[in-house]
Order: sequence, then structure tokens, then C-alpha cells
Amino acid sequence: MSVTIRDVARLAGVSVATVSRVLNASAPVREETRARVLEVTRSLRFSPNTAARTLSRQRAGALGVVLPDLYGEFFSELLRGIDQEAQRAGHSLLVSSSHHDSRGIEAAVRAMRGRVDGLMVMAPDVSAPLLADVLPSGVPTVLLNGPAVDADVYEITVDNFGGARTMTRHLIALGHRRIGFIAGAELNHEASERERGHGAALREAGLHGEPRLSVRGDFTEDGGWRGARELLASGSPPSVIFAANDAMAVGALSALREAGLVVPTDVAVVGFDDIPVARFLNPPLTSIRVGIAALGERAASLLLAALAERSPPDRPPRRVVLPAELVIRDSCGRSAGPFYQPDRSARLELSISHRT
Amino acid sequence: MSVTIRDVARLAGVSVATVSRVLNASAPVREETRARVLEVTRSLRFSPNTAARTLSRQRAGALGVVLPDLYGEFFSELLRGIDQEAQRAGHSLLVSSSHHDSRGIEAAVRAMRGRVDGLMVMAPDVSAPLLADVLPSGVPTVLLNGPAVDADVYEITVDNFGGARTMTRHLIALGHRRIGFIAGAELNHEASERERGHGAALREAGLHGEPRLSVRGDFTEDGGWRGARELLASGSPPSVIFAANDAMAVGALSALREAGLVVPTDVAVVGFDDIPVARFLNPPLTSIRVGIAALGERAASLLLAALAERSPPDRPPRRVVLPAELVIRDSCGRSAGPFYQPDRSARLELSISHRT
DNA sequence: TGTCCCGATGTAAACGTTTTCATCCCTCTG
DNA sequence: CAGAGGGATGAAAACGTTTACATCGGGACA
Repeated sequence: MSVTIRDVARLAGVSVATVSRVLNASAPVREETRARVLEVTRSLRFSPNTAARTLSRQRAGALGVVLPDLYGEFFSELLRGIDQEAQRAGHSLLVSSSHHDSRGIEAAVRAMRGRVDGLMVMAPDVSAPLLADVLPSGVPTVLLNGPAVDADVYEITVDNFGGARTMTRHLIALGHRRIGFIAGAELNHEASERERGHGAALREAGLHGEPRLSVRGDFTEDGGWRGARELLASGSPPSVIFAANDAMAVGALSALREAGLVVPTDVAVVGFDDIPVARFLNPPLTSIRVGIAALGERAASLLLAALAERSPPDRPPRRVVLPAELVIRDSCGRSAGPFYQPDRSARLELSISHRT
Repeated sequence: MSVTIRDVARLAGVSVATVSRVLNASAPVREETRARVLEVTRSLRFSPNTAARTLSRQRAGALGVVLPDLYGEFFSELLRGIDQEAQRAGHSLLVSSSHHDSRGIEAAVRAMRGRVDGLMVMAPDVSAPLLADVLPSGVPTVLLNGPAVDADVYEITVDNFGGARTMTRHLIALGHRRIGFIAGAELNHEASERERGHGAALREAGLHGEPRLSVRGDFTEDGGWRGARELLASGSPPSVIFAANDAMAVGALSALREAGLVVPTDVAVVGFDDIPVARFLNPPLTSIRVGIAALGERAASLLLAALAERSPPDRPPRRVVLPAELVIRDSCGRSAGPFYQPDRSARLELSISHRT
């Protein structure tokens, strides 16, 4: 059916070993033979079967990515960063999403066994012990934005706690006292870290958290929309809404507009993640820059480095925490205070490639 | 190193064939032996090596996806749809992006050879003959949103021409006479189809296209921002800006806001694609609904159907065109005319899963 | 009671590479 | 001139599955 290395060998009048040597440049071959082999290879449009190569070499040249979801700009940015780095290193990417529970993750991981050299897993919804139970032992793994897990894995995460604390401190510095907070899902690790950071800043400032000011969302625009309406419906609405991610901030902006309120004059809004669209919103959204694509890149390069280590056991697991930085735009009401950062430059940074 | 089917067979006191039969339920096995094999399998945490399985079975249980890019909500939605359908059918997804030219696509396709059963390729930047030259012959392929290609492939595409024509007709029906258009990249197939549809509607209405009213963008927010500024800078600005995709519409909204103009009162704005965030924008964006995730799903299911056919040659290549439907929101100035559609219901449709 | 069939299992040959080992021959060195 | 070394190549053994084929009982049926 398909053309194999044997066909090439036969037509070139050499052995399969020689063909392999030519194609992989793995041993010296007489120039004349080399040329002949390449000629036949081209004319037959031969390209080696990857499954066979994987089996023989015992490495796949591919990385696995397991994500909880693919909805929204966050994941596409993350994947973009991962793909960029993987491609640079000549690796393919096996992607599987929609895995919120440990069973789903286990299934995804099983399906990847033997076709990837390493794994990147993002599973903020799953508790650490459950996760440790499900992760494979043989294959190097990087955990993204998850809880600290007691297993032989690498971990990379954004400073969710610190970022949220910075944001709330900033809001307080701007004079806000009634800060509405739209949290993420209850059992989500990132969500609770951000909630914790927010709470810490409130306590610092002696602002006893009024329970009415915190509502639960789910990291979607719709969740943010509902959360904002809930906050507005309460007796005395907040002067600013801090959404635990940008998608929810987008929803909140939409809800405020529908309610006839002007941002930031009537109510300010801030988010978290600094997704690419944040600076183009109306008004431009103050957020915490996570560097999503960079996070993906770092995760991939961490994994690739782990793969390069020939003896994994002597390499201790490492946990990398990336900084999260405040980006001030119009949506919180501009401030010339100590936290002020110019934003205009940001657009120039945009080194995105266009979509099609 | 890794545990193989041989280890399981040895410990269970049976042959490898029996183990295989148990794990694949491919032949009857005595209940007692079955239990013993499963027991050992579990205790050894054995899972079959996919590369070996692929090689032996001559099918990989994976689909390849080649995209020009991953930036923005469009691609993440597309990928989400594809992943959903592939997962439903028990297939993994091999993803590779950043392939704008035919050489890049060729490399990506080669890298996937032998590890996927079928291919989905989106390459609107590449001309039909070049693409035909690069696509593999052996493996079933679905082309997304590309030009009609003379090769043995399936094609699925959105009605870009019709969608754009519908939009421009609607704008004309609203009374607009000076319609600014921000096009996509010059050699992009989708971009030129949309441009063509826009032009067709203009001609129908006897509006001779004033060249000043059409500027070139690149499908990014930043391109839309620049395009809008260009349109505003010209002597007499348009009464509405039609951006050839939603990302550029987002950029245009941002530029108008910075210029102190109110949408839709001063200038209206409309887009194309109806990305999820469109309805949450400020103001909510009138657009052409493409059903991005559905497009991905359809593409995957088309490919899976092609794979199920045991004899590919006798199955003629098919070209599927999905309808593109007008979605009216606030950004174009509401109309109660014949095109009016209620929008409030749209939010209820949202059946997205949350991000994390 | 003999034949046939089928259920349960094992043996071994694929699948398409890479890679070790062996072989051959030529050239360089002492 | 002998021996060593090394460049170029081929044969064959991995890699871990699946599966065609073979074998062996035992029960059903004539």
C-alpha cells in the first residue's frame, strides 16, 4: 500500500540500512550512493513512517498537552506558546481538552502513552492527591497552574496569589473601599489562590470582607455577567468590580453597560490574565499580566529540558513561579500614583502574527 | 524499562496473544483467565504502547490538524469543535500551527505521516495549485475554508461570499451609503471572498465603490485599529465600518473610542465570524455567525466518515458549504426592519463549559 | 462410536524503522 | 610488505503490538 524504506532500498540498489543512514545522516555514506538514495526518495515521495520510527527509537518526537478546556482566549494563547516552543525543537503536539475530573485526565494520559515523550497537564480543578494518583510514572510531566503535587513532576505556575494581592492593593490605593469580587469556581486551584490574594490585601488594609461583596463565578463571560448583576442587585453596590479573570471582566463590563452604568465613572472594573483582547476593550481593561503565551513557552521548554536529561531520577522536581504584573488601563480610573505604568507602549509590543 | 504485554503475559501465565485478546475483547477468553489477565494488567499499571499498536494495526487513532495560526478566539473555537468530535469518536488530535506558506504546510504534513489517520488543513493563504502540490496522496484530507483545490480531498467552508453580501445589504437597508470596509490580507482566500461579497452587494445597490472607503487589514485587532484610523483620517469618514472579521472590528471599536466617537451613533461597526466575545462587547457587535465550533465539528465528522469508508477511491471528493447568518446587535444601530432578530435569546444559547 | 465443529489457547509472522555487528576492501603506517 | 585502522555497506535483531494459523479438547450430532 504505502511506500516503505524497502522500496527505496530496492530501487536504489542498496540495503535499508544505507537508506536509513542517508536520511538520518547517522553514518558516512559514499556521495554517489547518497545522491542515488535521495533521488529515489524524492521520486517516490517517501517519508518514513513515524510509528515505526517511534517504536524503534523509543522516542516519539511529540509532546502531550492535556487541558481542562479550550474555550476562550486564555487557552488558545497558552497553546500558541507551547506550540511555538515545541515546533522550535522539532516536536509535534498532541492535544486533548475537556478534562475537568481526574478520570478524564487519566483517560487522556493513557491515550497518549507511547506516542509522546513528555506531558504537560493543566488541571486546576483536580485536587493534588487525586492528580498524583493519575499521573503516569514513566513519562516526564510538567504541571501547569495546579496545586503543589507530591509526585515526580515539574511544576510551573503563575503567581496567582501575589497578582491578586497586588491588584487589590492598587484598588485600595485608588481609594476604593467597597470592592466587589467575582471569584472562580469553588474547587479550582487558581480561583482559590486569587481569592486568597484578594483577601490578604483586604485584611492588610483592615477592610473586613463584607460577604455580600464576594460572589462566585466560573471564569466565563456569562459567569461574569451574572456575577456583576448579583453585585449590583445587593443593597449598596461596590465602587469597583474585581473579576478573577478577564473573561468574567468582559461579562461584567457588558452587564454594567446594560444597567446603564458608565465604567469607570460609576463603577470601575478590573480583571486578571491580561488576555490579548483586554487592551482593546471599551474601556481598555486594567488587569494582571500573566504572559500566557510565555507561560506556555516556558512549560514546553522546561519539559524539553527534562527530556534532554538522560537520567531523570537524579534530577529533583522543580517548581517554577512566574511573576504577575499589574497593567493599568482606563477601566479602573487612571491613576498617576506610584503604580502608574504607561500603556500606550503596549500596543507596540504586539508581535502577534495575523490569524490567516 | 517500561512494562510490556510480555510482562503481563508472563505474570498471568498466558501468552501475549491472550492478553491482547482480553484487552481488545477481540476473541472469546475463558472468564477465569480474563480476570487473571485484567488483575495483572491493573497491578502492573500496564497500558499498551500506542506506537506499536499503530504500526501493527495500520491505523493511529489520531487526526492531524494543520492551522495557519493559533492567535485569537477564532482558532480556539475551531479547535474546540474539532477536539470535541474527535474525542467522541475516540481519536486523539495532533495539532500544528503557524503554517502560512506551502513549505511550512508540507513540513507539518510530513511530520504527521504515519501518526495520524487523516488530516484537517486550514490554509487560506496558500493558492490552490500550490496546496494541491503539497497535500499527501495516501491520507484522507479535509480542507477548511480554502479555495477549491484540484485534488482528492474533502472540502468544508463557510459561505464567506454570501455572508459578506448579506451584511452589506443589511447596512444599505439601514440607510448607510458610505460604508467603510477593512479587508483581510491580500492573498488570503477567505479575505477575498468576503471582499467580493461586499462588492457584489454594493454593485447591486448601484453604489460605485469609492476606493478610499476600502482599506487593507490583516485579521488582527491591531490591523482593525489601524484600518479604522485610516478610514477616519480620509476626508469624509464613513457612517459605518464593516470589518472583515470580528477581531478587526474589536480593534476598530477601540480606535473609534480613542477618537472620541460613539458607536453606533457617530459611526456604526460590524464584523464577521461572531466569535464568542462579540455579544459581550461594548456595544455588542453585529456580525455574521459562522458557527466556528460547529465548523470544526463538521470538519472532523466529515473526516471520520471518510475514514470509515473502506474504499476511499470510489468516494468522490465533496465540498460542503455552511451557511453564514446575520446576527444583529447594537453596534450597527438597531433596526426593526425585515432583518431584525432578537438578540437576548442568544445569551441563553451559551452552552459553553467554563475554562478551568 | 466416529466425525465435525467450536471455544480456548499458543506460536510466530507481520508492521516499518533504527542500529548493532560483521564483512569487505582500501589506505596508511612502521 | 605486513598489519592496523577505518570507511562503506549489508544482514539481522531489536522495538511492542496484533493477528493469521495451528493445536487441542470436548460436546453435539448422526
